[in-house]
Amino acid sequence: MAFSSEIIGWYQQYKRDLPWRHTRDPYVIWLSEVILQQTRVEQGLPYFLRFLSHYPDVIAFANAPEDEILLHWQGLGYYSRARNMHKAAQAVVSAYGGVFPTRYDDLIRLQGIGEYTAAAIASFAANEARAVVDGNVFRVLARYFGIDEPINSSKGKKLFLKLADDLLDRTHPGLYNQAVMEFGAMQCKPKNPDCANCVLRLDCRAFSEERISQLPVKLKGKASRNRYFNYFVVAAEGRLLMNKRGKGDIWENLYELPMIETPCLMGIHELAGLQEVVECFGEQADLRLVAGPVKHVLSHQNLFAQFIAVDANEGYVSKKMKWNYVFTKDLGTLAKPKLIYSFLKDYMVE
DNA sequence: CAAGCGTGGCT
DNA sequence: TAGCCAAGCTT
Repeated sequence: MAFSSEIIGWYQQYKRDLPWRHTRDPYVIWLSEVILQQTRVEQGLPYFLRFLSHYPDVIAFANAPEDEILLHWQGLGYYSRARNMHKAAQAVVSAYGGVFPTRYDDLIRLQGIGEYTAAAIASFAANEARAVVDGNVFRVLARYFGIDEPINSSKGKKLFLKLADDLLDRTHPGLYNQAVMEFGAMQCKPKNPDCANCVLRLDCRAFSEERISQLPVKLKGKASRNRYFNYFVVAAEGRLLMNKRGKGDIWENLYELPMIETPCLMGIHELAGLQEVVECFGEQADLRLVAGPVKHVLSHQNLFAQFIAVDANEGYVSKKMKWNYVFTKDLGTLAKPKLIYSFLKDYMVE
């Protein structure tokens, strides 16, 4: 009890004034929570405001085309969040008549809402007694109780979920949940936490044992792999050839330039000899490197991208490919990965 | 259930 | 610099 009252006391004094803290509308809370998954407040904030103004309610969200939602999401990353939100919004309209649910058991069934997000919405919107366990909570609990069980092991997750539920202030679940997360984000930070001025200093196991920098423990994942993307700039009559990415890889349903992936970095000459390149652009195609290789880092992949202008003879481009010409003035309407829109931004002004 | 999924800021 | 990590979810 001392734990929750200390944290709530700290929160009421030091909490940030954030727009989603002024509402109990589950739709608005859902918007903020999904946007903030694996995302910093400063990065997510403009997207939250943008989505709220474009889609003031869940019905407007559900009725929007996916391409438009992805366009507004452009640059935020983890695009499955946007696609899942669209599905969830449509489910809310069909199953709940457009009234966004607030019960954990209803929320957890919606696409893109997992244990954390369901607990957050249910506790913030309806004060349901569900403990949130996010990265902040893992860190605060691991340090305060001196737990060295890895937070990303199955055993560790179970342990922390149980502990978080035991600690939940059942008289003010919403307030308490907000408070622990804010405490983790502002006070008990991953690097250089401000232990000297911490209200939990005296009872913090990690602090007294000088283990702050070692907790929480996290198992390392697999190393990133390298990939080599060769993008082709094929222009004709004010238009540019574009490709919509499919399922089963990064950037699903986003748009990019026509691309051929190679197992290693290749020079222009080497690329020109590739059977795939010949099939796409013809024997006589003239290739010219215009940018790259550029390194683009994803969470589990290092991309090395080259951008190659193609003068295909007599406009020859294989019809087998499902690429489409897009008027350059319309490129802004397509959701593109950062790698692509930052290249195009530079390329177009030249 | 371990692996896959973006981007940006910090050390 | 290269790695870590930030209000996680899905398969």
